[in-house]
Amino acid sequence: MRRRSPTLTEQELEIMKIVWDREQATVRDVYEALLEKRKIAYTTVMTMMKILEGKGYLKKKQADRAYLYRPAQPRHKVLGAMVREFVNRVFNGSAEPLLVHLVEEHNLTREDLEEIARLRSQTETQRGQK
Amino acid sequence: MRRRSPTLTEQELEIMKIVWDREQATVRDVYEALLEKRKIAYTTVMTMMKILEGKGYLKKKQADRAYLYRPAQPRHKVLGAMVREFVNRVFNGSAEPLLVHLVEEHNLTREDLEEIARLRSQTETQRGQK
DNA sequence: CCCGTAGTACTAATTATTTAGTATGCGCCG
DNA sequence: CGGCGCATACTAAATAATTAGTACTACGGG
Repeated sequence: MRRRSPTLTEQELEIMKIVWDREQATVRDVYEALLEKRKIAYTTVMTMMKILEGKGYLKKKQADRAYLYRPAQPRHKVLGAMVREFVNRVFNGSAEPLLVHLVEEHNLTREDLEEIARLRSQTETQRGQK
Repeated sequence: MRRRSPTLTEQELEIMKIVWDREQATVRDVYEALLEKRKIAYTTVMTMMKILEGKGYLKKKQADRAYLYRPAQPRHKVLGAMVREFVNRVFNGSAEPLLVHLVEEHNLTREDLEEIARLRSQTETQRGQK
């Protein structure tokens, strides 16, 4: 038996990105945004958004004629969970190897890293180590 | 139509990890390694390894009775591709947000970052910027 | 020499994911 | 006030991913 994805699947994520960007959206809003990238049916978007509601990623309320959907969870939290799942699945839970890949293959400069290191220091100072 | 995964799927990756670790492995080797984690049939492993061969991740040669499989691509290269695909899919191609998540949610210390920054500096010096 | 064991090839079934069609209802415009 | 446009609910089909069964072959031991 195949396991259900513990995080957002590819198409689910595409839709969530749109809703997060707009704070709220109808099926039609999302449908039109997706149409700019590729061919898709209105009812397909509806089905996916209903699934996302069922999974607890979206919540809806009746507004005027159509449902108005909003994120049920903040982007940062959800993407954080996706990062964690990825680190677990691909790197057996350790973040350092991923970091090395990022440095080597993506255009991360030494300045980027120092910037992040500074941010990290501040956080530690504010909250007292971790 | 659903797109075929451009990288390794979850179970494919599990098998590749085992083969990478051992440099080479028979179906039985992988089967027994997987058995320690979960119930799985021998033929399931065989099917998956044949798929991996078809996708160009494994190559086999006849050895004694059974095929001996070896990685056709180095671990580092394949995981790098997975990181890239993840960054594209989840963070629209920019690595910095992922880095921020790593710092915030995983136990990366300022020292880890400085270490990586040093490594990066050396690479730049050796190869002359990128 | 026959059998059991181990291996492979071939086939197939299950589940998740993704996509979309059909039926149905409601409000509004002409 | 009747049809049209837009929305939803329900249904279903296609593809990918995962799992495993069955048939067949070769080899080595008794």
